[in-house]
Amino acid sequence: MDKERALEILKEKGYKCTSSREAIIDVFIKNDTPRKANEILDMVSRITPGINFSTIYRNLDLLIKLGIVNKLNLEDGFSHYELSKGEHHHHIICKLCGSVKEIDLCPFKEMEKEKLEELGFEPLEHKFEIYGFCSKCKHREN
Amino acid sequence: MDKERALEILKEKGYKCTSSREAIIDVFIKNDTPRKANEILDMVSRITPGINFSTIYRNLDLLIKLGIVNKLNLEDGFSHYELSKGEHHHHIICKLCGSVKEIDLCPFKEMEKEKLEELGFEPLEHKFEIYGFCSKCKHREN
DNA sequence: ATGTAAATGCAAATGATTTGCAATAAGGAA
DNA sequence: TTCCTTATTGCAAATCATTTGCATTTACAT
Repeated sequence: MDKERALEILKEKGYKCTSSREAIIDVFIKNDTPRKANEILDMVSRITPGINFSTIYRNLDLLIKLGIVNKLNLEDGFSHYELSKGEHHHHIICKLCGSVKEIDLCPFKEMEKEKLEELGFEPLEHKFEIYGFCSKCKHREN
Repeated sequence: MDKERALEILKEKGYKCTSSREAIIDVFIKNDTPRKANEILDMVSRITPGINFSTIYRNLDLLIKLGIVNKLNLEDGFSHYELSKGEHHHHIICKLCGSVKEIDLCPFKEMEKEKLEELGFEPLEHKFEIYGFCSKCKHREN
């Protein structure tokens, strides 16, 4: 998802391309890693000073609804937001520094799905999160 | 995890076997599906009337720390708590009724882990959640 | 039975997120 | 460009799950 496409989607659906929205999208473009709402506020504030939390949240909700952004609920209890990628992916999360990285492997396709069928469950989406130590943190023992 | 084992762990680690703790464990034993804190309060209240939310939360945290209970952060934004099972498992979550069921298949062991190695990431735990329609909900279109 | 520390209840604090409402800005029409 | 309409924003207050401080109570070892 690039900026042009994001703005195009907004326009298509009848939403205005406001400076806040553009700033939020810019911040996502510059950040390849999922961010919390307060981090997004901080970064957007540098572009659009005075922007309010309610604007951030309202626009994040909108961008999620439009499929431009998606939201992760990680173990830390916060919502993390990232730009939607074309490619399906999952995440590895460091238990020490909290960093979140994408991995483009997906275990769902390799998985034996008979159990879901037995239960009559119709899968639509799935999340796979791996928690552990990232390369920077795995040698410091604390 | 059965009740005797849970109480044993409490004792071993020097925590008291209070009536609240016993009631919370009882509720978990009777419920094979993950529950939210307010549901746990409701159910425990029937056994121990007057029990307070802070007692629920404090004890859930303790039981988590002792490995008796574990906590899921699902897409609905709430924490869900379940009794720790010996067997490793994951969850299927219905997007309509919100029901959560365990599945005992794990895609991690089948997964090619080279990408994690490339990134120098040391995996410790992982979560796999499948969202979709459960057998009861998949035929009602709303 | 008693003493002591741990556990609980209560009420207030916290912190992320949401909402109502009045002021402002985007973007189409004149 | 200017004007108009409606969506969007800022602000402050409300929500709602969860946490915390403190005085009281309880578990359980002596």
